[in-house]
Amino acid sequence: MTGKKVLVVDDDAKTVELVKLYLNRDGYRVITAGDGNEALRLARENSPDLIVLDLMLPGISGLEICRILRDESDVPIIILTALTTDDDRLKGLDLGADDYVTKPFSPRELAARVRAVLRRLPGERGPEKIQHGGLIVDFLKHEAFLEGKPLNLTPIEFKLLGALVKEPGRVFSRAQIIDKALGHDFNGFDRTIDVHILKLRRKLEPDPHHPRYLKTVYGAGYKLLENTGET
Amino acid sequence: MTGKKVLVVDDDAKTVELVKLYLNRDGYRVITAGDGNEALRLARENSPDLIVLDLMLPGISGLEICRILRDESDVPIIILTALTTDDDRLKGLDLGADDYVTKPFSPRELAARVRAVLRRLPGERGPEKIQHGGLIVDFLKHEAFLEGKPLNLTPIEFKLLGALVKEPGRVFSRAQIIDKALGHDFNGFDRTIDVHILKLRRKLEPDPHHPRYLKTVYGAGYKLLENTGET
DNA sequence: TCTTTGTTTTAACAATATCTTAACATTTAT
DNA sequence: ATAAATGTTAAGATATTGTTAAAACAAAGA
Repeated sequence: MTGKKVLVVDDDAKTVELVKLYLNRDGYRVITAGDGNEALRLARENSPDLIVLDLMLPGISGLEICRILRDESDVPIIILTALTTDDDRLKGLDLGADDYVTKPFSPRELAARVRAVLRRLPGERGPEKIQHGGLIVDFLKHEAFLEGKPLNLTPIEFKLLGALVKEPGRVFSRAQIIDKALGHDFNGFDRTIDVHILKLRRKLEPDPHHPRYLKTVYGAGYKLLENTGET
Repeated sequence: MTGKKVLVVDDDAKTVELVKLYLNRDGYRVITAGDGNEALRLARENSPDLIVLDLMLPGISGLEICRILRDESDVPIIILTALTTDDDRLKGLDLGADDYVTKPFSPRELAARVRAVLRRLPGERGPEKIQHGGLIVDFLKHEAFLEGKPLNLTPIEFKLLGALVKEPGRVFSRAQIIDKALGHDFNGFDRTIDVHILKLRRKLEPDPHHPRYLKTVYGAGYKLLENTGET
């Protein structure tokens, strides 16, 4: 399931269930929290892709949570609030919320906003093309070349090579590779990386058994050689 | 400071401050106006690189200002509006606005749109006609041709092809296609794009099962091939 | 207004492509 | 030599995309 993870925070169980129902229907994975502390804990443990946050919470206030979360990550936040004065709205947006919905709300509308925010945010940054020796990785075109010849990479192979080529010479542990290339929501086995490396080598090494680009560092991980020249 | 100059026009001081805060954070120099006359004056005196313009203004209306500014220069304009009927939105874009954001809005999103508009700035207003290999897309006449033969495209198909042909070779995710071709108020499913792609292929590919123009990039999205040549 | 017509969206299923895992083989360091 | 780490293989599990048809929607004309 490709579904993004959404954390829904509200002290009213009925509201939570309703929202969950609609978001599930849209293919999102939903985790829920009923108070501020739980919300913070779940946010930290699960690194959701988006948070729907009620402002009126027992314990820590929603605004406070919003502020804390904003400090810790860039996760998009949609505020749920019964308060309707401009003041409160702006306070929320000022704290970095991405949208807000006032109670009483239509779950359909909330679902639409969730979709909209998730669609918009994955934004820019990072170079769009890297050349390293005879290797070219073009992120915009989603193509990679070696000595002018196109490499036919699968999504993961592409991401993996992309991560390595951003810091040639640096050794990446399997865990780091998973982090940089596959994202936090990957939950698989370390050694899966080995297989992807193997496949990559087959595609870009002249002699896969004696890698010239993609070196193994025994006990540490893998690296892309910085000096692209000969042995 | 290399920062581009942005003029923000809104009668609500809080909104102005909020926007200013976010734009400053992005390294832009921000000047502000609270009504239409001031906006026109500042625009003429400071020739900003971009204008964020609220439609609801005391004095001259935002639409009127948009029209006047458009007559006087090519400065990009992003419209801020609480109006949500299609009519008003289209009126704005008709007058030459480059993008619009509906209130209530997320300052983060606005900032992102400012970046987006300024990024494609040197590329001005976009050509009114693009030829790419045997493909011609005429935005003025709203017509497209392949090898001289007219393609009978529906509105969405036309927009979709138009978005792709502006950057041949570049891969667009479904979300990006939605943003570029359908507008950010589209509230539909990602996979709707697949169907439009399918229909497009049927109209412009000699053999839709082996696309020569409209390629799928597994796990990433779709692209228009840059080299339009033979097999 | 009510049809009619064409378009867009969605849901379901089929066809592919890719990923993960587990098992076993090989290499490396000590 | 042996234990630990990495290489390799291949099959089952997952994910992604292609395709179809019907429902929802919108535009245009009677």
